[in-house]
Amino acid sequence: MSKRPTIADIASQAGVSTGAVSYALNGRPGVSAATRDRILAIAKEIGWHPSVAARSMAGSRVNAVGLILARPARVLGMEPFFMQFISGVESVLSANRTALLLQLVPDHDAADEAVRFWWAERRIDGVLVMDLWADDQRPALLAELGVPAVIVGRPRKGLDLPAVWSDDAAAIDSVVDYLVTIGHRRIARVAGLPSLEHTQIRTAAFQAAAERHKLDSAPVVSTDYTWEEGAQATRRLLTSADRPTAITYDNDLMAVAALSVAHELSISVPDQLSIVAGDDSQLCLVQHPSITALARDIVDYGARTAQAMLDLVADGRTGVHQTPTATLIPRASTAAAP
Amino acid sequence: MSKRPTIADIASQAGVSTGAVSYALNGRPGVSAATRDRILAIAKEIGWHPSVAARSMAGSRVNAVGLILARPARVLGMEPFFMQFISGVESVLSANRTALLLQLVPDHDAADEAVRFWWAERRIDGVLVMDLWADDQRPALLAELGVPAVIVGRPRKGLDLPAVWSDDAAAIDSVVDYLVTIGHRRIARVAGLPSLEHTQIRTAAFQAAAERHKLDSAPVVSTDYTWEEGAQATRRLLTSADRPTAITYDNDLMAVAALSVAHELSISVPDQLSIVAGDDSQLCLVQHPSITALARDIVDYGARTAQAMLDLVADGRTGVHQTPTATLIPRASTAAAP
DNA sequence: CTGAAAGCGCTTACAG
DNA sequence: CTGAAAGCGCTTACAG
Repeated sequence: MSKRPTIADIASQAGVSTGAVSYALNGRPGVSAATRDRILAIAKEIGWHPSVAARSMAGSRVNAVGLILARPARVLGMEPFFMQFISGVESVLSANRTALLLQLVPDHDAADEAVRFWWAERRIDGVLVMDLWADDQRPALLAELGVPAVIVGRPRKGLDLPAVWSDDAAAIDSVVDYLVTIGHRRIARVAGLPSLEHTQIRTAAFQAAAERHKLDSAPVVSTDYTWEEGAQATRRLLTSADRPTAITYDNDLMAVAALSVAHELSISVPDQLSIVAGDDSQLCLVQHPSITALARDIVDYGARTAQAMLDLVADGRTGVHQTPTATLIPRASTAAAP
Repeated sequence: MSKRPTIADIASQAGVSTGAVSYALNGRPGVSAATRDRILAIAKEIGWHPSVAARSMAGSRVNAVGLILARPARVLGMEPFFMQFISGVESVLSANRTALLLQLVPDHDAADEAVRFWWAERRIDGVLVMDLWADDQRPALLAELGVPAVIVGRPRKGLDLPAVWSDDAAAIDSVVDYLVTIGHRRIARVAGLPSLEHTQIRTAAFQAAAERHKLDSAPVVSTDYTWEEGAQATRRLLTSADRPTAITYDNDLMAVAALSVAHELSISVPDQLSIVAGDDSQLCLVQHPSITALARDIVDYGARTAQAMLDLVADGRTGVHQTPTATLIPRASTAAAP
């Protein structure tokens, strides 16, 4: 509870003005090298840390970045993606002494309101925007408010926001190509939330690939990512007239649920049905059969996103960063078509 | 990008001093009801939001709470617990216009350093401390620094920190009682990280229950919560001379891995082996057989923790809050002993 | 290269 | 019940 050291303390010890201390501490011109070294030594010795509040008030950055997630808790909890992504974000932010403000909100309106508040209260230097949906208002809102933002997803036309993305369409192509190569002609897709932009990108890619390969059937069913809807979609597909011989899923929990449904219907995996998960996690490995999945380095994805954010707020650098495309890891849940 | 309104703007519009505005806005005595209403109306009309930085500098709270998680990303990602807990925390914090700072760190030293920085920079009003380990230095460090903190776990002796906890020992008792009731005499426990306090509490409870029921065997194996170690522990137990007829796990991922191992060893679940998961999530439902698990309302647990934090920083209220004990949900993975 | 001073937007004793 | 003023800890033109 002892009083925190301030630049005034450093200034008096060093026998200079607080202005000089500020220049020295921030590595700006205006002090001699000798003075700078002396100031830095004193700052370190007395354990000085900048007050974010004071810096913020003086108009400088607050060294904090916001991340708002608009998904229900039970879905977030079951998607290892988010924690891994956050972990990657954190690794870069904390190395740069920048805090992460996290907010989980129930819907889009709450997400917008959260950004407005954070910005109005000057809590953040910028926000990371993920899970974009079609006609998402957020990029426009952020531009209007003047909030620096990094888009996690496909770059927006007309807005000069930096974006970090991964080629989902190419990943989907690789899955369809693989299944076709081992003889499948009836392939289904169990998609995530249809309102999300990346769901739409994947569905479009899936349909284009089906067209290209002239598949016999290529139905798409939408879900909310929960195992219930994944299981229900699978049940519907497997009891339909034109039963698919392979199904791809937009996450791994639904692929696991599919294993259960196949078991329940006495359909053998992979002999009679091949299953592919759209995300890879330990879950896919623990099943029997283990599940073929699209894998990518999500921690790295988060780290790149955080770096793009820092580049943006530190020196206004924008740009589009493409991260490696997910690669297919074949496991025991896929085999030649029956 | 237009200039944000300040209390000076409100003051000039209302024809009063900024001091009066401050009193009115904070609901403190010093202004007449009429003036207060006028001020509040103007504030609302011009879209005023307090500057957290200014409030912080003036010595008031910053309306932010920190949460530091010291587990590897791949473990965090596979534990639905954390996101659900965070979601509960968030629901209470955001209703009180309080931000959550989240930091994921690799180890205990990094966790300590993170608290020091946050506090030194005046970024937070307090921290939530979870995953306490035996001889955890954090409560002492926090007391020394004077950081308000809420312990998620067993209350600490000698330190007057509020704690929110759940009776893990009673939950373990209920599991052992249940298994004994259906005839099991050789019950094993696959525990999480042995350094964590709640692991130790559970192990002690397990051993006491084994003693009480005079079990034939009650081995305990420690793991790091990953499916690899869970599978390895299971393999070791199932190939030992005194093979258990029931195994309880400290999370659900390991219980799922156990299903795989049993399958690999041609041991039928639940006929020859009963399996109980220490956490409940959708994962337990999606398996076949579905997994018997200890369930509790984790979102509520997070919410209560956040409330305890607000009570502490708002009016210094401390105290111990016990949350409901986890209850056993019997499913298809447990049956009478062979 | 350095010093003195204003200003960021609040809160809070202290007078009136 | 209200006003005037100091202070929180920085940054940044502006003089010297």
